[in-house]
Amino acid sequence: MRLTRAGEYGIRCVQHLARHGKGALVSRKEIAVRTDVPPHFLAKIAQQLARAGIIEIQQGANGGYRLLRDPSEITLLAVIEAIIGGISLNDCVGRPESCHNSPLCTVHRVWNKANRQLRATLQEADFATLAKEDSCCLTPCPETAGHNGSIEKK
Amino acid sequence: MRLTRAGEYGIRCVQHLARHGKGALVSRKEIAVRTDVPPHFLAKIAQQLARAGIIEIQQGANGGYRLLRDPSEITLLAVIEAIIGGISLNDCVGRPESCHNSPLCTVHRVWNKANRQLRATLQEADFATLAKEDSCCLTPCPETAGHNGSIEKK
DNA sequence: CGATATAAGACTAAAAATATCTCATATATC
DNA sequence: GATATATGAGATATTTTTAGTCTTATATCG
Ligand code: SF4
Ligand code: SF4
Repeated sequence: MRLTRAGEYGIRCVQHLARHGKGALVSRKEIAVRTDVPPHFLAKIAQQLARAGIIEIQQGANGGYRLLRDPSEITLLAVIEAIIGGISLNDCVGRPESCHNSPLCTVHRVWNKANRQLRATLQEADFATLAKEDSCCLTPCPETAGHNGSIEKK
Repeated sequence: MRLTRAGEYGIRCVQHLARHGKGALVSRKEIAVRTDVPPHFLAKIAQQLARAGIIEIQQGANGGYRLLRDPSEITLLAVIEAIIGGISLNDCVGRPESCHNSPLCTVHRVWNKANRQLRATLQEADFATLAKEDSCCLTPCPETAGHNGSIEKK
């Protein structure tokens, strides 16, 4: 009944990328350091995000990751499900056939309802909105600065 | 992000007991067979339910388990949390100190909200209501019969 | 080409879930 | 009270999942 570490890391990764905006290239190393995720682990997670069409991976020297969509178009739900697969609070939610009683089971219906609610809540949260208030970035991020009270640029 | 087997089994156990009503003694073996739970595993789960004050265990010959409260007073949430501990969708929900960023983190707030909703939904579901419509019992249960279309008793 | 950075998947280690076993304890019945 | 029966409680074993690392291959820059 908890998010896996990979899922949490995936969110941090997208959140960090979102601070740089759509299309900006950020190296794996920078993301790993800033979000406190083991670099090799991040690589695996990034692959899943890429397969889901959320980020693009650029190989080679000076490579890195970039967001393919605008932060406002990316929801928490999309990121989580890209990494841990479909959310289902109980086995019988995702695979009703796993319990032959599911067609009759009233508990099953409660789980279905709870699952729908959970997904809805996670879908409401997009990364543009999340970034507005503050961020999940674990250490201050110079590139994105300017939110330290005074606007210095220009 | 899923209910453990133990949690699911605990729910089945309470649901079966609920069909017999508050205070009725049902043997561990019967519950195990009817709900398709390994008997020894059920024993461990029952201990947790007993510690939580949901059931009472009677030892000795012709022993078994009985509900301490009325089914209408027992919620899904209570049973689940008795067995798998407090529900928390992400580590930082249950233990905010596990991530030093939680006071600032907007994602954290989404998790908190989702967690509250989930708990609320599970708390709304009590076993009296759940039993009204149909049941989770995996095999027909003679003692509780009478819902097979015709009323035969008397 | 050579240096750098990621790809992709194999591999390992650790943790958690699931189930079982053993010995102890309580109760009914004789 | 003795015996049979049924559960208590914790230890143990097995399996599955999670978390993290490592190795070899590939892409890009200069
Ligand atoms: S008994 Fe009901 S809640 Fe439990 S697994 Fe089967 S369908 Fe789902
Ligand atoms: S970064 Fe935010 S969501 Fe992630 S663990 Fe920390 S507080 Fe929770």
